[in-house]
Amino acid sequence: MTEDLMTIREMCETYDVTPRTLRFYEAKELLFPIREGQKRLFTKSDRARLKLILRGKRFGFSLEEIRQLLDLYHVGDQQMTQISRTYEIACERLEDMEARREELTQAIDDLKEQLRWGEKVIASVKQDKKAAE
Amino acid sequence: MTEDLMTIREMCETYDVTPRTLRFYEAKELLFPIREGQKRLFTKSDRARLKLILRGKRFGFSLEEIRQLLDLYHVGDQQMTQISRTYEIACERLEDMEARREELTQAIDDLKEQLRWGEKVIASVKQDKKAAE
DNA sequence: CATGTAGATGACGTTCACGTAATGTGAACG
DNA sequence: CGTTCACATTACGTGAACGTCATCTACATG
Repeated sequence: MTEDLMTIREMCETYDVTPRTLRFYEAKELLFPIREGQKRLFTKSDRARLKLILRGKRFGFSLEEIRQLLDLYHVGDQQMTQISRTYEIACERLEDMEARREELTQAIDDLKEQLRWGEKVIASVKQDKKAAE
Repeated sequence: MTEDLMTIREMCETYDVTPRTLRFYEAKELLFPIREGQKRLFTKSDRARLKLILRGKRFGFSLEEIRQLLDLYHVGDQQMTQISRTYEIACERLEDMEARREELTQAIDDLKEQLRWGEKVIASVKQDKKAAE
């Protein structure tokens, strides 16, 4: 068993973050490690949340936005008042993300076209070189 | 014709940014408006670059990363030395972006599943209410 | 017991991406 | 001709997201 609990150092090595970062996320109420005396112990839930935090960051979400998203993913953690309101917000978020993917797809296509153009240029440069020899 | 040149104010309204932002981007060498006396005039190229800047930001790229990407998109603007090197970098970037899209797709699927779960909860809550009446 | 070693707690520093005055300037308008 | 715009520059301010440093505990180890 992984003991289901990890020290701050283990977390840092596993997810490649600094202790400062984990304490910062706790202060911002993104993580809720339990305390054994002074020390923090990170649960499975904390690890799931951290993965989502890091993922969110890669897509340019602010920590505050991520905190709200986390609340959506972990409704079960709290009382389920206003679930349907939460549900609506989640639907909107989903639309955001699908729009983002659309845009990203567009960007990828653009870049691919640019690359095809680049290939042609490279080819013609090689051609010129050959002709010049 | 749109005259192909836009004032800073027109740019701001078109792309919903502040003058400060455009000047900042110029200082960071992301944009290169031409000068008529003191005033900046933004070209078609500047507008294309700005669109890419705003898009990049939405995906969590830093301005410095975006600057490098812009250099890839606008090879034609400069001399074409080291085109093949540029081509390689662009290929790597493309892989980055496709990986990002994969991740985003995964996130979307996760959220969708969460939503289906939420629907079930809502349905059962409604059921409980009905039973309690 | 001295000495690490791992972690905790402030508190201040830093970088990025702009915001926000304060001040200046050239063209246009009444 | 004074004033109002629209734009410019210079410089300092700001919030987010940590980094860094000093200091303090608790525990293990030779």
